[in-house]
Amino acid sequence: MPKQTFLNLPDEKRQTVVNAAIDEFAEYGFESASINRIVANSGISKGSFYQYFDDKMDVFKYLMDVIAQEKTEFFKGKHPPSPGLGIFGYFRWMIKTGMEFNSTNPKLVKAIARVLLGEGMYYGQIFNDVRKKTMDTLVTMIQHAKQNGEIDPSVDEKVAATVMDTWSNVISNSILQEGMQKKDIVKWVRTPKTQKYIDDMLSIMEHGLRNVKASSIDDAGKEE
Amino acid sequence: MPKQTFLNLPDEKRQTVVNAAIDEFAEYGFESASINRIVANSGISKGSFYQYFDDKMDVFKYLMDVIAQEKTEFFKGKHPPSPGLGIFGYFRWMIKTGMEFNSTNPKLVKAIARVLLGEGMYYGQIFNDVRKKTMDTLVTMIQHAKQNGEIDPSVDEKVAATVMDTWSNVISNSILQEGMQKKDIVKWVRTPKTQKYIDDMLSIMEHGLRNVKASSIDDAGKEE
DNA sequence: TAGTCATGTGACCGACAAGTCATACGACTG
DNA sequence: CAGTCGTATGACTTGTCGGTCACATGACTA
Repeated sequence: MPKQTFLNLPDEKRQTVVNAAIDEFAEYGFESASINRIVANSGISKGSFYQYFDDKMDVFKYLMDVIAQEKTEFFKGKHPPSPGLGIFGYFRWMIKTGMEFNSTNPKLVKAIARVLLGEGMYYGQIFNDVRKKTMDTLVTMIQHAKQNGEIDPSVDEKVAATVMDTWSNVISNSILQEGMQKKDIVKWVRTPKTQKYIDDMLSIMEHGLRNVKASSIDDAGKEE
Repeated sequence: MPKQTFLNLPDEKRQTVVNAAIDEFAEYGFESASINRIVANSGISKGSFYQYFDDKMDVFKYLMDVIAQEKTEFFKGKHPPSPGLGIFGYFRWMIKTGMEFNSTNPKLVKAIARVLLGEGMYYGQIFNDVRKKTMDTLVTMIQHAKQNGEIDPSVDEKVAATVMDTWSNVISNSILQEGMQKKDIVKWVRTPKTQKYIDDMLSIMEHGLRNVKASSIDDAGKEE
């Protein structure tokens, strides 16, 4: 947690520091991020930094808190689709709304994602909690969907959750990666082409790659 | 490329250096890997290291060469399944045979994967070639599979290739991650449970998550 | 024997890292 | 006025990094 000193700061200065930290993590990841560069780019002194935060991890955790809070705020103003759409409709809504959110602060999202999905995998406990939480949510969703007959009851719930989580990350990342090079990322995300890409990916997740119409004949009994 | 000096080394010494490098990359990734630690752990002097390799990237590229060569060698001794099994059968065989290979040198595979899938994403050109090559292979496979009516012709080929590549990585990684904690990884990979996990994942890739039998009724026309 | 050449060595260099601390400044307080 | 409290500062310590280089060793050669 950042110390009180930091929270007392005038908004503008605080934001400058936060922005410098975001830039640093987005560019270098966690391990290679340099506090020296952060203080240089935000125009504060080294001593001040250590009066604001304990260490590098402390700033990063603060950024995670910020994004979590902003996300909650953002999703509050949105209404989920009618429950009749089921898990796939809900998931699609989540991804698309999530992308709208990501567009509002793409660099921060990219920074967090880079650390969590990259180095985070090898950092043990610290980041695992986040991962576990989303996995648990997904498993619950899947259990409901199974009861509604929406998801094949024979697929393992944990496996399905992994699939959905992976999917979500792959989509977000690729969209963010490309979108950050556009002038107006919000507009670009809303583009029919981008929306179609999301739909295509989710459709594959839902129905698979196989061509059901043509393959049902020569398939039977052939696979091991 | 490592210099001749390194290739002239007695096998045992050379292997010691290679092993130290593998351990280092597997544990710390590329950016944070330390040449100082590598030389300390392999019992050679700093000067010797720089008589063997140009720099850190040079060692790493050498490891990539080693693994590429070993993999080619390994796959030479295996026969692919009959072409009648189609792309999904072939892909499954590839994954499973790949996992057999991975088990023969898990740490090296893990080290390479960690760098390629982690930092590699942000390193530009250098590692992109590898990625592009596998993507091209996949796209070609998919084009064939479309002609055979195996893959839904409406799905974008690039999207499908991304899906298969992602899948392959997710499966390999999760299996390797868990398998490395077992006493006998080769035996564990051949376990019915592990094999079932692979089959389950690939089956979802092929058929999707949706329960086709139950959902066809209440679905029609509801989705946006 | 003297010379040469491939190989090995680790002290040393400059760069940069994280983190500390004596000092300074200004606002408020008694 | 003196005192003190929150905040700001950057030189400094300690440590690691990648990389270099003058020198050592030992085998082979003329």
